[in-house]
Amino acid sequence: MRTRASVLHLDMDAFFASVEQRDKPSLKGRAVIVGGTGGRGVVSTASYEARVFGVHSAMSSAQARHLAPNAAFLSGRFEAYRQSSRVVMATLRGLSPLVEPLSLDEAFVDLEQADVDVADERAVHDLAVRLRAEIARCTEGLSCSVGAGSSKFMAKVASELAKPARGHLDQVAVIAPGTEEAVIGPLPARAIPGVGPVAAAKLDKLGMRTVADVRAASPDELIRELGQAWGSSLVDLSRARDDRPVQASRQAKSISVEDTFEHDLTDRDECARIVERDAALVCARLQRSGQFARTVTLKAKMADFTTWTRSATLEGATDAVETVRRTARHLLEGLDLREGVRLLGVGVSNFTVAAQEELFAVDEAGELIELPGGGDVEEVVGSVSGPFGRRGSFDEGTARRWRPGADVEHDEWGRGWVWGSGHGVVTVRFEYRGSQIGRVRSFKTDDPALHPAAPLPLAWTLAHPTVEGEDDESQ
DNA sequence: TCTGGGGTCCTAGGACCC
DNA sequence: TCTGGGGTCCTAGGACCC
Repeated sequence: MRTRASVLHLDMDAFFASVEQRDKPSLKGRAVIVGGTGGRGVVSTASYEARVFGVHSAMSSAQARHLAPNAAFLSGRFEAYRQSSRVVMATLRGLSPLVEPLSLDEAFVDLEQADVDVADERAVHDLAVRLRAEIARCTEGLSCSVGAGSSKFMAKVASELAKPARGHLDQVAVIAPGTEEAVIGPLPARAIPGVGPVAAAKLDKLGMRTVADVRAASPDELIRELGQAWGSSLVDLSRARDDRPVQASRQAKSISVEDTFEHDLTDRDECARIVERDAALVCARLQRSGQFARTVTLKAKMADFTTWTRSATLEGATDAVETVRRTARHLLEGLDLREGVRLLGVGVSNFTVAAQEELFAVDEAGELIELPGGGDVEEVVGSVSGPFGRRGSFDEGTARRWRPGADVEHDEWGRGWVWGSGHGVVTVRFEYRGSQIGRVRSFKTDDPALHPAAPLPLAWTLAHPTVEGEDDESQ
């Protein structure tokens, strides 16, 4: 284990909600909830103003609405989040070449290769303070918490301690090497990476609630209760022994698309259409990634919440829609629909960089030609409705185009965002990042003067155009 | 107020081969 | 005729993470 504060962890504060507040002046200081807005949606991120009401991520949106009825509920603008994330990651790469993104809003940085004396705790602290200022500047106002310590575990604990309302006024925390065990001892066992609800419940049954309790337990007991691999790593982590290296982002190992329906499905033809559409969506992403997959997986979540998966591994790797679609449909035949499915999804994995020869033939001239069944994804059709409003009079096309929070542009009124829509009407607030709080106006959903728009670019983004293919596929 | 979507990793069992 | 052990690949399910 390192004896210096050489790992840094950065965590954006209420990331999605903060991007919305930044880009929508009327939402500054207000409760904002980003997540699924349908009947079966869950909260992705709640702003700090919304957290006051007890709203938190992973909670059902229905419950969040109950707790904070006056909050703004937005369905999310991932293009805007990716844009700000790119700026954050680029800033981190300016610190050190070794950056490990964990998601759009979190990353580890190896400071051993940074221009800072990692033996000097104060110097690391000051670097983190400057980093926060730089990120606020180039994201045009987003804030983050930064932690540093002698391992990934410690850096992450530190950034958690640095969160607003935890006492560190500058939102930076460095866990001094040598103090690790004392710092983590009082934390709940859930603070240990890999301890989730199930493991925490098991530990609780054994009378272990804090990290110190786990540390005091006999290794034999932990291994007996949690298995060999798990038990022993738990012993190490509870003693703050963690030598996991910071690793640059790795290649994705699977690609999948899934959706949850407003009502459980029992109709096989309807399921087949959804599976075919998902297969096409997955293939489009697979083709964009330049990879080929050998394994196709169909996933279903049943009405009772149990998951069912079936997979098939092909002789050769493919990125052909027809192959993936046929395989997924075949797997669907094994699914019992009688009790109803709430979710269906298609995934591909087992990647190779080249297709297998059986998919190709060589013509007389020696040229490689693709056999029937290959080919690009044709237009991903809208004949099948998405996860929302598959029954009743709800217009799914309208819901997709005018989702709450979406960027729009009106020929006469300019740039704004969708405040809400329904019954053939869409309401727009005409404001944008840096503008005054805007006015609200309503239009018919088919008003030809109203168009979906791309997020307003950041100054940084304009100065650093994206290189083709540089964008990762995460989240 | 019922519980998303995108992933990763681990385990356990069976088939198959040497 | 009965009996091994190890390694690899595949499948299904589940915990966990953000």
